[in-house]
Amino acid sequence: MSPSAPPANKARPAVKPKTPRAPSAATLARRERQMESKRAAISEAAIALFSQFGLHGVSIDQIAARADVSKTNLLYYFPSKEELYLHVLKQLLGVWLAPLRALSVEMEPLAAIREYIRLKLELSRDHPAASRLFCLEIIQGAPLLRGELEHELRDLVQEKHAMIARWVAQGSLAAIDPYHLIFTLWATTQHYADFRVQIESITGRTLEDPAFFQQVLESLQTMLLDGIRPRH
Amino acid sequence: MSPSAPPANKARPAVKPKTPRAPSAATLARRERQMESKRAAISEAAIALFSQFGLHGVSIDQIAARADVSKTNLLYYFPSKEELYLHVLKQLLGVWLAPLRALSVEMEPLAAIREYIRLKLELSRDHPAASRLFCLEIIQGAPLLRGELEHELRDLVQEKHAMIARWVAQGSLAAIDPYHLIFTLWATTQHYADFRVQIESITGRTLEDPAFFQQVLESLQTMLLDGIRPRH
DNA sequence: GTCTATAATATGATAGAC
DNA sequence: GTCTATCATATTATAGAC
Repeated sequence: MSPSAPPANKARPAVKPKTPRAPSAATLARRERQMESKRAAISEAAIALFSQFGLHGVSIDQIAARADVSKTNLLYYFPSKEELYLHVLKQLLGVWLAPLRALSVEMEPLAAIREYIRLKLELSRDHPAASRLFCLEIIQGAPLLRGELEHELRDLVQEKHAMIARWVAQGSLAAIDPYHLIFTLWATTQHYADFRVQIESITGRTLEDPAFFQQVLESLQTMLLDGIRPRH
Repeated sequence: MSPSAPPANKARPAVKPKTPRAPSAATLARRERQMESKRAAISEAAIALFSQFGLHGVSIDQIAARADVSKTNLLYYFPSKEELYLHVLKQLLGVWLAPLRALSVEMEPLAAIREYIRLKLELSRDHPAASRLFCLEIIQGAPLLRGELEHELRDLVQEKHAMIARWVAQGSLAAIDPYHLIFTLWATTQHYADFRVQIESITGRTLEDPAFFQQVLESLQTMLLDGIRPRH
């Protein structure tokens, strides 16, 4: 932590380096990094706990303990519990939407959707907490995310809807409703993150198991792509 | 409430029918019915609120207010908040599993699955709160339902898994993994209940709209059945 | 920036009169 | 069975020393 100091010690020794004057630029930069890393640690703890127990199911104290800071200290970095919740939620929305943004008109339709399923399933494997937190928020009526839903998400989906509709029109896809295709892709891929304990209770396996991941991926790709492949 | 009494009045008039002796059988039966209906009212309020805000997002007071009883009175009918939560959860598990139980080996495979999709989507339309409450519980790791998951649900799914596997073996279905077919059917149908606000933000419509319901039903049946129809 | 102390409140649950 | 206190506790957030 401080230069040439003994290993991090919560109860600081009485004698500490006196720097009552202007701190150097290097010191300021170090402090900045320290604060950022602390904010990140708090965010991470918050994601893990909020995603499992919801906003009201967790206390600031529990988050602080998990992030290894004091409750008061946490409130120094985030003004309130709700602000922290909102912070992590917004942070995750981008991640969650990335695969859809990447769905490009440049690719061959079936290949693009095949790839989308893979990306979304990887997200369910690598960021299950993000998926669950998002799911919790939506279930509760998205009181804090409604604005984003009705603008960013809506616009993005509308754009992709038009793209898929063109694919259908030109005969590259069967005559399906683009909205319901998108919802089906979301639902099936997220299910493996959100309902993880159920999946595990039934099959005894999770996406973290590479063989199971592959099996899920191929099953979804087969079922869903065969369902939208154009009929000749 | 009581026979030939003035309209329900919280502050009862000082003069009330004196029945200090043994109540008649009819009176007892009426009381019984009254208690049952009150329990039902509390359950209903609890489902509505728990399904939106989760166990910790709602206070006993709020549930009592919605059921139009006092907090103390609620605690007379249910010994604690957790017991009430557990009560509604178990009550809903049966409803939620009914369509899967009905999936019968008697029917022609594709028709049976087509019918299952309809039943499950009707459930999402008619009991969205049940679906959401169940989803909340699973997301949180099903602390109170884990037992049921690992026995009733597991056994039921295993039974249906075997049935679907036979269909595949005899060539009535494409070569898909029965587990992932079941998960896909669950995920897609429940999505319209659990993510209702998202669906509504994007499309402006819900399952309560009959035309939209029909459109969802046909889209799902088309996409999913085409994906599992045997290839010749 | 981090801490201790504490205010302010909400909430689950119980006791006891009627 | 229903009500009016009331207890006990948990929890968010702030004040102020260092």
